[in-house]
Amino acid sequence: MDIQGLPGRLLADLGPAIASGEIAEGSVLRIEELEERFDVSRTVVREAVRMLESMQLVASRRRVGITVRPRSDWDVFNPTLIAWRLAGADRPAQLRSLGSLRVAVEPAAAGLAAVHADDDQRRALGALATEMTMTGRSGDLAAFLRHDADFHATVLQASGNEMFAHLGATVEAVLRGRTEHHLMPHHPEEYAVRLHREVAEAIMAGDATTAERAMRAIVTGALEELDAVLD
Amino acid sequence: MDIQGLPGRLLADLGPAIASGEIAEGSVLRIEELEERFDVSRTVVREAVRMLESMQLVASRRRVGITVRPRSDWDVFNPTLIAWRLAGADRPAQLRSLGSLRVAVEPAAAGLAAVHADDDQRRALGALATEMTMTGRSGDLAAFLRHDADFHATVLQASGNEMFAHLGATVEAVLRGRTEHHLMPHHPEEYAVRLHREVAEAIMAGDATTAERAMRAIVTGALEELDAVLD
DNA sequence: CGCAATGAAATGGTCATACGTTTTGAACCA
DNA sequence: TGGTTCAAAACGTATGACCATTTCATTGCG
Repeated sequence: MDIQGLPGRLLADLGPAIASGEIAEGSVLRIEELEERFDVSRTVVREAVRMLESMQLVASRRRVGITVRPRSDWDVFNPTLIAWRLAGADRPAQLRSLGSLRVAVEPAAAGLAAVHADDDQRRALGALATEMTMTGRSGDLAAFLRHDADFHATVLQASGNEMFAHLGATVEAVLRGRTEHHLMPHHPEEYAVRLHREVAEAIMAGDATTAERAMRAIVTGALEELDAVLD
Repeated sequence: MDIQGLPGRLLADLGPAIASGEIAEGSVLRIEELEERFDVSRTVVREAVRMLESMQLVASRRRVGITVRPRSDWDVFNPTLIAWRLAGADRPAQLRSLGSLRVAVEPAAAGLAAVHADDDQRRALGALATEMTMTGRSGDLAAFLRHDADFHATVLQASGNEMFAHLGATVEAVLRGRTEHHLMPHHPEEYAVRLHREVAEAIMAGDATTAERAMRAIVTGALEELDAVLD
């Protein structure tokens, strides 16, 4: 996922620093300064800056330098930026934002999936729900996470909407973060697992309303747990 | 919004060509070829390619060249890419995707706005609803569009979720496209205007449920109209 | 004293060229 | 036949020069 080469190194250093606020809005960087600081050529610095620019993190102006743009300008849907924020000081805020987004999108996606999913996808969802039941009971969090992420990604994919589908990776990042930071009960809630099963069965049956409602219960539940933990 | 300078020119040429499929998935470009074709230096080509790369439109590999990635890899939330697709052959598909996204997001945003909007925002929504009523009756489509876009942007902003807020610009692009391409009745539906008023009043009153329901009616209605027109 | 015109300095933008590095594939040899 | 070596192709990086724009200080005039 990460960009290769020297510009990638710059990016991996500057991006998180900006995303976390360590380099504040309005700060000014100069190409020459970055050349020296990272001991790379102008070419490399410029390419890295271009990438930051295309995420709307910075703007480059002659005779001024490279200025960090206000957060409100940032391209908050950029997956790379989301990853940086999830890894840094902004993690709580980012998780909340994504939580709300999930509440909005995933129920709709589940409803659409009930209509548009193909046979493979319906089968996969059924199988994943079963796996989740088993790994949930056994307490194998790593495996549970894998199946959970796959489940949601499959639903989003099956919605037939490319934009929803693309949120699969992001949702996975959220779920992984939740597990890695021990924000989950040690044994996933029986209740949540049952809801996943319900979503799967509704989608398999082509029942959009039920799929949507069950999925809404899942994601609102997740958001509530998140809010509870973040205090 | 557009990137400045020569790399911007390349981008404005290559990006839409890729987005429209004119340059197909799997196509291979070479830096040298682009240098000659656009009569610019390697530096410029590389910076433009970096930007395309950060949208996941292309991948650069040694000894191979710059290959156009499959559409499923594209960063479909990137505002620049969305603009390109709206302007090109992909317009119908992009409008449908965005329509579904609106159906998912805007009702949720309206519900949140009823809780989180500040006084200025509530006032602004009331005023905008009034404006829409008037310009809707008078048939001044340009003014109506402006107020409509502002209305939705304000709701998204007032939701307090930065990710929702960022969809304001995208929604505006959708609405503008709808007007410019004459996909709208000459006099905006009395019904739709009344729903906007209802959203505004619910948000002003702090009634999340009603705000959400009315907004859902607006966006599902818009999606149905869109589907009807796109056939 | 105030303000406009001017000019110089700072900084990003672009170019041309050279060379390093990785990857691919073909030639070659055991 | 199969593995190894080698060379060509393309991107990756570095350098140094110069251009273009913007800002700010200075100057000069009213």
